[in-house]
Amino acid sequence: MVVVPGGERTVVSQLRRGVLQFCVLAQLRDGEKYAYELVRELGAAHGLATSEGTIYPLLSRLRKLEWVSSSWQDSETGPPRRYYALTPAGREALQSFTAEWEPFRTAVDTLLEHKENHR
Amino acid sequence: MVVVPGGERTVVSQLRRGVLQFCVLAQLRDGEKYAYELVRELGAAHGLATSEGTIYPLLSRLRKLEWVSSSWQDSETGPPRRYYALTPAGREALQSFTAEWEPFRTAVDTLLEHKENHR
DNA sequence: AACTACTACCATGCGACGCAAGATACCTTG
DNA sequence: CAAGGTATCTTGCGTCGCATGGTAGTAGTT
Repeated sequence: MVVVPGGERTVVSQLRRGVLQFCVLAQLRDGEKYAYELVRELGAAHGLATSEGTIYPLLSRLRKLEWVSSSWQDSETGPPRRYYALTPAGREALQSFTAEWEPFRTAVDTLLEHKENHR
Repeated sequence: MVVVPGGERTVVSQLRRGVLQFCVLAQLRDGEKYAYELVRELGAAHGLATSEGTIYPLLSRLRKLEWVSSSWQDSETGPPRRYYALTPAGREALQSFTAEWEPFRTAVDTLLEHKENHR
């Protein structure tokens, strides 16, 4: 099988850059979740589907930033799970991202819109 | 002076990843432009401001992909300019990006929206 | 017990891209 | 001539999403 190192180089995978971590924070907004669960949920959102090779390093970064905290809990149906929860700092980060995302998205939308303003 | 190599590591600079090249294509949609001009125009759009160290490698990639063509033209007020124009392939790429961007943006927006659906 | 499969955790290595910094050269103004 | 704006381009670097592969617990089957 042909293997392409360096990850999938699609347009959408580039779009996820920088956005994904805040999507995860948003996922944790309403309660703690574990990594596998986050991956499954993102898989349902169009354009946000990712894999464990992405999510674990990402969560490790978020822990280091202290935007999330984590706690181990046993599962009755499988191996133990590490649950992640938003910290106050994480909540702030999410809020400030949202404030940056909106004008950015609008700027891109505006540029992409085809305007027929010829004279 | 303290120098931080690796570029500015802000949230927005990560957001520009993968988007910028298509913004440039969009800028060229209505006629040819030169690099310096593109940088100035992007500087006006919130969140899309970039620098020459970004734009020249980017344009070089677009040339290699044959999404743009270029031609030198003398300026009456300064050094000669390299003008860039969209190729048919570039126009297609822009269109297909737009088709990917819209659901992506919507997915992020949906996640970021705070929904008060408790019970 | 051995096996398969699913769940769930994690680490390694890599390529792509946006950026800072700096180099070169043209033109105009003082 | 020096200074400043215009306009081109190169080099080196850090970040992050991904493919790949490894470990271990639980459950069902043979």
